[in-house]
Amino acid sequence: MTRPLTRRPGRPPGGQLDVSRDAVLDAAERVIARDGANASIDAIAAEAGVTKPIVYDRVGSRADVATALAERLSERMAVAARAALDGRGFTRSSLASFIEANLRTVVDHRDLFLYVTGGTTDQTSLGRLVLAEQSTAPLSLALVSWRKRVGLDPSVADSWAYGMVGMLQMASLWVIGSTSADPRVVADQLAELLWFGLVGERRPD
Amino acid sequence: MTRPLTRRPGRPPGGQLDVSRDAVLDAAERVIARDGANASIDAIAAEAGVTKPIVYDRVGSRADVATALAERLSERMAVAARAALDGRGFTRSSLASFIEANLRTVVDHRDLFLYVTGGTTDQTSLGRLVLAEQSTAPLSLALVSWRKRVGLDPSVADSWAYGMVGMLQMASLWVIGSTSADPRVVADQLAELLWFGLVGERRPD
DNA sequence: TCGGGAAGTTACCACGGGTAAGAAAGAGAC
DNA sequence: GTCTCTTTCTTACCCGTGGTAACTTCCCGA
Repeated sequence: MTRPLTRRPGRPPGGQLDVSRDAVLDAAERVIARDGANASIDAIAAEAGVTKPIVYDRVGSRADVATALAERLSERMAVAARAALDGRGFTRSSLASFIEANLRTVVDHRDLFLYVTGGTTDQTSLGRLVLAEQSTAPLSLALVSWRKRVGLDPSVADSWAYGMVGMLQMASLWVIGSTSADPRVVADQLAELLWFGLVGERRPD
Repeated sequence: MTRPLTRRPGRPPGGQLDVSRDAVLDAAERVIARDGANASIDAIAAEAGVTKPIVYDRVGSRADVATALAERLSERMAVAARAALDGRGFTRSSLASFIEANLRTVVDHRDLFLYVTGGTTDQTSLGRLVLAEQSTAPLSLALVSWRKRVGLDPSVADSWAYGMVGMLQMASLWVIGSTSADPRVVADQLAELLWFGLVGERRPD
């Protein structure tokens, strides 16, 4: 809303509008961070200083916006996870750090996470699976190569990847909504479960 | 839509309308099963043979409808799980049966699951957490009593319960949307992960 | 100088959740 | 038996949101 209120229709002067796809997505993130997960396309357009059809031209439908933001969020989660691991091997401790990094990233982008995972009913499954598959695909690959290396059946990779991502998403949702759930503790406990299993004996890594 | 098309306003003759809350919810389930997860309140009302305000009187808002249906679905999942376990002890095999029963119940109620988990953005977290907490609460209790019995720290119960439920929900979503994912196989693989952990050695139960 | 395409804006439509206002039926009072 | 008041339901509406059509202006090239 930086523009004058009274405008006449038609193409405005000044050459092509300097609003890129990324600028629209930046605006979307700002609106979501400021006003919460129920952000409308109108609000995003206003924040970007453009009108609604521009958003549709630069990004696409609301589902496309959510998908693009899901890509951003999952990329950020991957970056945080890599930083947390920092070349450490695959141990129980590094697994906990990985989970904690993911949880903290979601906490830091609370409403973005809710926007991305909480699509309209139309494409609900799609909305959640987009964020999921951004994470499951590399995770599945990593699982396959690791299982092959240690001589175990790699066919479990897909199930495990989806399962672990689902576990992370639900834990994120819980941590977001609960005051008593501490990301560090939750991450440690989930790592315990994933590493040793329900009945596995605890042993130092 | 069993009623005549031309009606005049006002209270219709014949005493109080014989439409219970459960009847409305039954209608909602029929509409969802027939037309998919994007079912409107109008459609539900029409299916129940009433008008929209009746739905609001008997059940409540759309979020309330979703919550009520989530209770039904989780109850059905619990029944299926109990039947699958059938008094067996807590073993890897029974865990796989438990998971498979859950997956099959979701597959059998595909659109109901999507309707329940895919609330409007407003109350998204709530929508998913409702179904989740119906399952996490008893699961958490079971985990606490079991961990105490075998002399392990019971404080992990909440994290584990949310994690496992999230794992189940994501796996359900995946199984629903994928043609290649077989509930039996997926359940077995997830049980493997939960029972032995990522690095646990496989051993017969 | 003058089309014609490019680029945006306004205005609109459809639809869904939710509610207010009003109309008929029924129950009770006199 | 009639009159009024309450209950119970319907119609009709409001509002916000996603998505698009129509139209208006600018600019570039002939």
